[in-house]
Amino acid sequence: MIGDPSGKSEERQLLSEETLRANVEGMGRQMRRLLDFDDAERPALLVNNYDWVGPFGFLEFLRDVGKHFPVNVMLTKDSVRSRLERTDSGLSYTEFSYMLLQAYDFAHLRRHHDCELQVGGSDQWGNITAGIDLARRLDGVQLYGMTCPLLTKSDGTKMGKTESGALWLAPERTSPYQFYQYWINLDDADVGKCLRFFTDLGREEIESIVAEHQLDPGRREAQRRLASELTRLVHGDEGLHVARRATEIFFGAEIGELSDAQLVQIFADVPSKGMPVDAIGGEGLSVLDALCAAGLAKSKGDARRTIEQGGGYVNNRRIENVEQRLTSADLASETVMVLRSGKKRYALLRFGGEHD
RNA sequence: GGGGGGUUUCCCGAGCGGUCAAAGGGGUCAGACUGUAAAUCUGAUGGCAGUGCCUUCGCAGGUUCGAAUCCUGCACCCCCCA
Repeated sequence: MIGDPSGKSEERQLLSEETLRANVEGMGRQMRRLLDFDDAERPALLVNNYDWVGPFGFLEFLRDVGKHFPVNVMLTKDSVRSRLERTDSGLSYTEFSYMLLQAYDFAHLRRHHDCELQVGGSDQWGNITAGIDLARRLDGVQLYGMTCPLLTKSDGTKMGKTESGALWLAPERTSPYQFYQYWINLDDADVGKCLRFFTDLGREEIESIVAEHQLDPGRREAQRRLASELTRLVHGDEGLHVARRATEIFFGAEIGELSDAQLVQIFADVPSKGMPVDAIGGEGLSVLDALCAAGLAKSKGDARRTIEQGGGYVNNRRIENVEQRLTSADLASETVMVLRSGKKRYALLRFGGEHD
């Protein structure tokens, strides 16, 4: 409900209690893939600090926790200072206090769960050390922190930003295919770093992958390996399988000799849309409408522009004419048509069956 | 409470009352080159229709033949003083 001021250039938006509950549950679902919550000895634990901070009275908090925080120290923390130095945005007391909450959380977790190490991105350094200080003052114990550098791409921009938004772990937001494609497309310069950061591969193996990649970067073996490892980690073998199959269909052999059986399997994983079958009967469907419906264009004007510049494709054949209409002759398989914008943005249109 | 500054199209940021759908940059999209890479170059970038129409410049009114540009009120943000 209260956010960390670090990194943000503006006061962050506060979320409602329900939204947060939902977010916490969502995180739990994703963490379950990566951590073992059922281990008999030391199961992973997901806790919500609302459970202990929520009931904490304001006065008690000020008395028991707040008094241990010298304001002059707080002011020197990067997260605070950077915000105060900006002239176009301020820092509310709420955000300023965030550090106290996170620090207290650490102390609380130590008391109740013997938690002694807090890890996080390097932007959390200030908050983590605040927690270490607090626990020492409060309980006389020594806690530890560990941070890792924030991951940025070689061009300085943040990782995980794709053309069409952010990269999500949740399959509903970023399908395994899209997730896989993100890593396949990664800059050469960033592959090694990502292999080290995100995979469990050993150092020698990574080094040999990178070395081989440098010999023949065009094969993008490093990217393939990275994409495979990560897709399996996040979406499991099944997700990886679908992602690969979709990739093979689109970037592999000719499109045209496909069957519904092949396409329908990947249908849900690729941006797609179902349409009534009579859309391609008679006159046929305008290519402009088709691109819009498939989500490859924001508007008809956008679709027109794409096609006029040579970026529109049906079944991997360039659309030459904006006036062109699509009929059943343009289907790639029994019911599915493969549309593409640019070199690598694919979408499917399925005719008949359910539509939306 | 007092004083000052601000709110422009995805973002930043220009913008003489008409020639402003609005400079410039970023981003994004597309093309060329390649390797589904980077860099570079080119084009595009409100909507619908193709030399026209419609909706945009915090919100609501007003002045004007005509406003993003002037006036009034409101909202929000920032800074300084108390």
